[in-house]
Amino acid sequence: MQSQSDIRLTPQRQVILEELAKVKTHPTANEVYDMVRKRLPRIGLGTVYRNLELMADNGMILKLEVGGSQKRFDATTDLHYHIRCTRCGKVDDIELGAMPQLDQLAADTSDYQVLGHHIEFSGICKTCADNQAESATN
Amino acid sequence: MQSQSDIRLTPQRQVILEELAKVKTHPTANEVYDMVRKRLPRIGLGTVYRNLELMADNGMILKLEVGGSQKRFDATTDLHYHIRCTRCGKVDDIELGAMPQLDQLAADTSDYQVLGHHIEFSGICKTCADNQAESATN
DNA sequence: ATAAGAATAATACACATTATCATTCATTAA
DNA sequence: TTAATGAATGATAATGTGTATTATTCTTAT
Ligand SMILES: [Mn+2]
Ligand SMILES: [Mn+2]
Ligand SMILES: [Zn+2]
Ligand SMILES: [Zn+2]
Repeated sequence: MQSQSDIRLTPQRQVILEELAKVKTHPTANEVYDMVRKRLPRIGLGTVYRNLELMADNGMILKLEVGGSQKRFDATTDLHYHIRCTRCGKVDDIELGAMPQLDQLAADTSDYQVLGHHIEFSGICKTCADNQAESATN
Repeated sequence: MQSQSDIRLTPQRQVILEELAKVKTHPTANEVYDMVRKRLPRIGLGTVYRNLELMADNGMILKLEVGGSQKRFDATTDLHYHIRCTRCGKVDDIELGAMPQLDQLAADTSDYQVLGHHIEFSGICKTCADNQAESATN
């Protein structure tokens, strides 16, 4: 028996999922495309977009709408938070305990039906900070 | 005496700032353009984009990179949080006390130089919820 | 094997944002 | 006051991310 939201695991979808699960970098759709193309050279970019969107709708992966101009994807679906480097755009996980109770607080103080939340920190990553220090001493 | 980051308050910039301060709706650049055009019909869309970006860089306003395809702007620069309706895209403030101490926690658990954070809740706004209830009873 | 439906790949399209550049405006120094 | 300089603007072109379209290919059920 299959629930209505189960999707067929086509070869394309399988590879997209596997490649996404391999990395911790929160790649963009284009980056996933590049990763997947090494295994499926004939896959279309539209297929990658379409299926990332579909899997996100099904809760199989996370679509991160963080700062910057591109959406990013995450195979880890547990509630967790992110930090984005304002220099290079890199996104990393932040090992902070999740605070699901925030949703209730938000519901209490608004007339929205609250569905969830996300915390995005911003900062300078180690690499960019080091690069800056280096060029300052030149 | 002017600090280096002070910018000249051209008529265009003044009107953009005033119109943005008038609303609580977190308008997109295009929406700001429409508001401003009523007072300055000859202003260019590029000028609006350029100056919203500039003012955000100077800390005079906030650029909200929330979910959805367009960036939004906010004349209120105090640390506060937002909720976005996943149906209609509307963005409202959430009256939750700010938690600046989160930045320190994030700094402790990462090698980033943490600059700040933002919390974005998602949910269904009153209007969209009512519309849904209405069409369900048809 | 055949038919029906789902998914794919190629391509065209939409649209938000940025870049370019000639013109206009503001500021400064003769 | 005027001339020179640099900054800002407005018009327009260009870029890039993401979506829509559609003919073809693949699955599944009969
Ligand atoms: Mn993550
Ligand atoms: Mn706000
Ligand atoms: Zn970085
Ligand atoms: Zn709504």
